[in-house]
Amino acid sequence: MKVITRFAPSPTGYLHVGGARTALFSYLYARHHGGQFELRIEDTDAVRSTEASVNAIFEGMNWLGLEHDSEVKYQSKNLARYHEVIDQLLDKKQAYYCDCSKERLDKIREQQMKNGEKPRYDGKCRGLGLEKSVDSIIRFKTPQSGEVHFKDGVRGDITVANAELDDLVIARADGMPTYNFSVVVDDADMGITHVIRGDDHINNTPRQINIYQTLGLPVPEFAHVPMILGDDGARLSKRHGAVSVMQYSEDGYLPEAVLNYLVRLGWSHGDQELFSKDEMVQLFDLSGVNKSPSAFNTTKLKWINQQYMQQADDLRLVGLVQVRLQTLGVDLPTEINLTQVVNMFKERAQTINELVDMSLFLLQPLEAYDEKAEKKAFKESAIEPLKAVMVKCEMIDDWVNADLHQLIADVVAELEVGFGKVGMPVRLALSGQAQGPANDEIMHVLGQNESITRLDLALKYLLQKFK
RNA sequence: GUCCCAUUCGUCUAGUGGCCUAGGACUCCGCCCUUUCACGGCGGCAACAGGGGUUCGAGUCCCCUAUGGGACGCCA
Repeated sequence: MKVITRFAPSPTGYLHVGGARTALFSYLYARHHGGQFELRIEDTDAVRSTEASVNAIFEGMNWLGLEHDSEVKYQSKNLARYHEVIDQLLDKKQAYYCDCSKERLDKIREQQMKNGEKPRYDGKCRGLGLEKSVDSIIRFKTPQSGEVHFKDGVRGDITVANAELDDLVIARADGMPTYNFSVVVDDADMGITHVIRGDDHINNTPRQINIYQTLGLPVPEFAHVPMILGDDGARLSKRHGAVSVMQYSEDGYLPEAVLNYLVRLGWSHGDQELFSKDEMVQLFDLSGVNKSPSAFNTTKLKWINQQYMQQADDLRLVGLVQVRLQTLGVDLPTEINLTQVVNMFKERAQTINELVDMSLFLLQPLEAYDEKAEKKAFKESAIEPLKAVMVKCEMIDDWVNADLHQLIADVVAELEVGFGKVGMPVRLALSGQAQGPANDEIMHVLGQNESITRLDLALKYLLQKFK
């Protein structure tokens, strides 16, 4: 049997990391079994669904590379089909009109809670044989006895007594079908064989199975993956910072790193931490999925991102850096070679944005020297080494091929001082910072003119200071 | 309140009855490499929620308790 899975978000916001991970698992399961992965937009709630959200979901899926196989299905465009099935149910007396007011419903719920019962519809209209009226809704006749059992792909056996369930609403007063009903019709119509979704749906599953069975439809396999918690162990929400997948794009993460982080959240394959997408497809299995929720840890995501940045193609990183520079409004000096810059920082930075921040001192004029570093490195004794390095720099004809490391070493030898006595002031003069890449690398990136300019500037600054 | 579910280092996790004096990864700390920082290498700290069973033997199976989560909508 061909495996067909789907991701079925409701377009009420951006694609968040929890949804993305569910989509990823669903995607991997399908690909692993050589099946299909589909996308369905659950927009039966006309009030909350927006087109912007639909686009945000596409954008996120696209960025992560979770491509679906068939055309996207919209529930809002499938209304006729739902009504067809609802009529079928009505004809067979497996569903009925109900005109109970919301006030009455609220009242019985309240009363039931007070009595220590599980709040549910009392079935008042079930046997009344009511006709359709202006504000009547349609309820599904849930079996009143027996139990529903299913074997969840990650949770194992789950059994719920039908007595715990009630007659759920399948069509609203305005005729719109509700989630628990439309999801069954669509999953069946689309031939979905494996429903992989968030475990907030676990309690809905028995209701849905009842609908499948009443309709005489084959029941798919279910797998409910646990949700994702924030760093603090609470349910992931906006206050945890980035929960939107695209926010990670803006923050300078690589999509394959986010994917890798997500797949390891709740799933593992022995001790392996890093997975290419192909490896994920090859190794993913529901049996490796954990039952308990996991907390999202940005620190580890950053580490993974760094691993991928170290491996990434330089040209690609250059492209991303350019985009970032553009959004920051930084103009690139013509003499700067971005590939060199990327090479210099790709092992130091954990994100593209960090890389750009770190390299800004190369791309823009120095505005100030780091205060602490200045106290340590810009002493009067720094004047001589700086001058010596500058003089040597001025004498170089072929800067690109010059051994600048040797140049500094020569100064160290000539002045008979420790490497730090020369290296630290030079670094500060060139970068304004106490730490960073090697001085010779910085000078190569900066070019001869700019290097000398910065050394000269520092020298003048020091001469002024110790006049 | 009722029902469903979960619980291994701070976090992500390995573990499917003996290989577990519980392994890996992130973080943190130390050492090495190094003109600084980072990368890298080596080492260290740190966990089976608690209590009862079952068994020759339990992190692994069962029960109870605690804690956490989810569901109980004319939301999905």
